[in-house]
Amino acid sequence: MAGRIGVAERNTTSEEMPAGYDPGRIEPKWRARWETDRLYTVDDSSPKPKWYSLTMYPYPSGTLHVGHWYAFAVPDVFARLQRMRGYNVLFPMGFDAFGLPAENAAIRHGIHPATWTFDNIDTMRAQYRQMGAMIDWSREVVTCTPGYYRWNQWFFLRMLERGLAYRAKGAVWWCPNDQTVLANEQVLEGNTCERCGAEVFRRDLEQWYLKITDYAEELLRDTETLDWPDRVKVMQRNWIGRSEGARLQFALETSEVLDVFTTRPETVWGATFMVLAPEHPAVASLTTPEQREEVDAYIEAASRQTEIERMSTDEARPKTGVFTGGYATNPVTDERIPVWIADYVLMGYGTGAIMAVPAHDERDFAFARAHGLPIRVVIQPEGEETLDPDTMTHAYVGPGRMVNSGPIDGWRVPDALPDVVAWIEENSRGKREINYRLRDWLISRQRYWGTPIPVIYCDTCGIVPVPDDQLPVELPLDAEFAPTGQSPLVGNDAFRNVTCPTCGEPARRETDTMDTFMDSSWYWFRYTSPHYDQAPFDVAAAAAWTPVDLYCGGIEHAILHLLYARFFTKVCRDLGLTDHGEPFIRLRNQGMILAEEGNKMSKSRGTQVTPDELVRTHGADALRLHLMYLGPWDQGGPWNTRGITGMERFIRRAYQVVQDTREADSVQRETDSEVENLRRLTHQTITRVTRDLDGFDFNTMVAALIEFVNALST
RNA sequence: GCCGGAGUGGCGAAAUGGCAGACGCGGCGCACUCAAAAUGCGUUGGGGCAACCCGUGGGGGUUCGAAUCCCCCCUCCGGCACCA
Repeated sequence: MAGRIGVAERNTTSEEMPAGYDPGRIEPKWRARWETDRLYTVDDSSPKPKWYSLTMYPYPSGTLHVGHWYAFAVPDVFARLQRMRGYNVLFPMGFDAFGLPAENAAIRHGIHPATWTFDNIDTMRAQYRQMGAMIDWSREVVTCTPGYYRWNQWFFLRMLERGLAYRAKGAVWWCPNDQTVLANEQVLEGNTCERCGAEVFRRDLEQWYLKITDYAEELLRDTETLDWPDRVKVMQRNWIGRSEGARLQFALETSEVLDVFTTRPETVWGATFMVLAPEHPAVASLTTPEQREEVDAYIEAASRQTEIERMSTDEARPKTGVFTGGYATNPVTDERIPVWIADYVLMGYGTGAIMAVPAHDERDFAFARAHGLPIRVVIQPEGEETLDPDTMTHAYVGPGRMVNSGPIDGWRVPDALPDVVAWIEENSRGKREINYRLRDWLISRQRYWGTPIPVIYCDTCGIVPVPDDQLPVELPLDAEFAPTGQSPLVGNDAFRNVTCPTCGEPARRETDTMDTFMDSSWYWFRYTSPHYDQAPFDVAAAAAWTPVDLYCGGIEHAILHLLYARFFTKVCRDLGLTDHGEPFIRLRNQGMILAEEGNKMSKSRGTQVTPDELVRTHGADALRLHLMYLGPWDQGGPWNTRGITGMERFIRRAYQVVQDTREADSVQRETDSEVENLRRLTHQTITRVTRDLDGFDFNTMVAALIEFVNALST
């Protein structure tokens, strides 16, 4: 049993082992060999079980930095593990190539967005190849090509047929800098644009929406089945924002009816006034001539101040508002109650109107106190002093017995809540309702570099979908794309002026383009049959590969992309294109690699670290190991150039161990106990490496290998 | 304010109830060199000549035993934030 373990047999290989470790020679040699051998071209007909390992495709912004390597080279290690375990592994790559930065670069440098984009892709593709990852480049997907985006249009038309795409007028977020509307998901804290940081504001525009709210319940429920980081699931649940309650009707003296949503329907006997959002459509007709001036001034101030007020996180922000002069009737007490407007009521949630129950809601309490409105207690905490509206300093939000509430007096809440709702429904005062914070997805963009929305406006036929056989509606390359507030395609007559597909009369083409999140909402399906031209993807190929087994990417997509992708998958299922409703079984987020001084890497400040030079000086393998070794992968952290030499030393030592063994006398004897110890260590290392890789603990996995090599080389 | 996550050597970190600091960077010493770099070998939590003592944000508790579990507090990071 004497002799070196495992590696000794390699002595018989005829190939000459070079003198020292030289990554500059080894890496290009093997990359070329892998390519000629098509080692990483995935075979669809393989009998092996499949493993779909996906990493979020990059935006072609210019050149790669080490953050891109962190995102791609590390998951590549896991993909390789699965390959070694006998899986047929798909690890594809593409570019998320439509979007605003291309247009901005075009405007700044006077270069066409297409040129800028494809040049960047060429550069980045070459950089990616240095990684030595097992990417199957034959499946590359580039979303700004007609062969890809025509299927965005196809999806849009299918949704239009099913009522999942619709056009509506409403207050939408507008970015004055990017000159386009934004989805709710793209508006950040303080009402700033997700892309450029400019302050955004509301505009009334007619836009295209996708009805993601139809899937709200399912999107919420299915988070429970996902192997995703908890914080991502929590963020999605909060975003969807489900609340159970009831919808109640309050008759107005204008003979209109005002709907409110409430999570506390039992407190309706304590509703002493109502509050509408300043933008609420009923405000105009409700307002009496005497109050008109004050109301108009408040509405004006509210629309102007929204951004500033939003940013003030002051909890004790004063509850401003004005009386409209109008009255409503409380549906259970039949009392006449005043209707106010206030900016603490948001048009974007519920119905944009509330019944105010000051005794049992902190905000309503503050408002009532500020404006001298009546407070009526309807829940009395048990075993405590009787609540007195005149001396209360806070709303009472706890449990208790109903008082001053007619037929439900004495009921104990919240236990009796279901009975209260039943009473309300039986007596036709309202009905049970579940409300979501999630809004429909606004997809219209008044920009050039995106997928044209495939509809035509005809004076006689109305909105006419472009027939499938006329797809793709190609984005003309000769457009004037400088932003004007209208879609750049408005001025492109050749594009815009068409004949109606239905009646043949002159008509106008839609000139808005789609949100680029459309592109990324189904791209992983496309990788399974990237050249297929009968449908977005070959259903059989998709069935063989999807759902994605492991999806890696940044936490910044926790709600936007990941929610849209889940929505699209459910739509694909309902269209019969796939049989599952969740696209990504397992999700892992990498942390962010910061610049060496701890701030975000920035091209303009010159703190961006490019992999090319590091590959030249230390080799791709040392760089990959170093990225794995920086710390826990989901944590990220500041880049550290010095540490890479340690990984280089490690590789050299490993290389030396193998070389020494080759050169040593194959019958070199060692004591049985030494061999025994090495064998034990070998198996312990296998166990550690396997466990750590499965847990995505790449840093400790590398440590185990270093210890092993250290033991072998002493 | 609410919901998460974290706090350990000079630095990145490891250890999830059983010898704290594995592994790496950096430092120090030695070898090689005229010399330096690179490389290799050794050493490296703090204090002490030593035996030994101290040490995982702070305070308390559970336990034979706590970085790890429980309670209170402090700090940092992330998310949400007038959601009716």
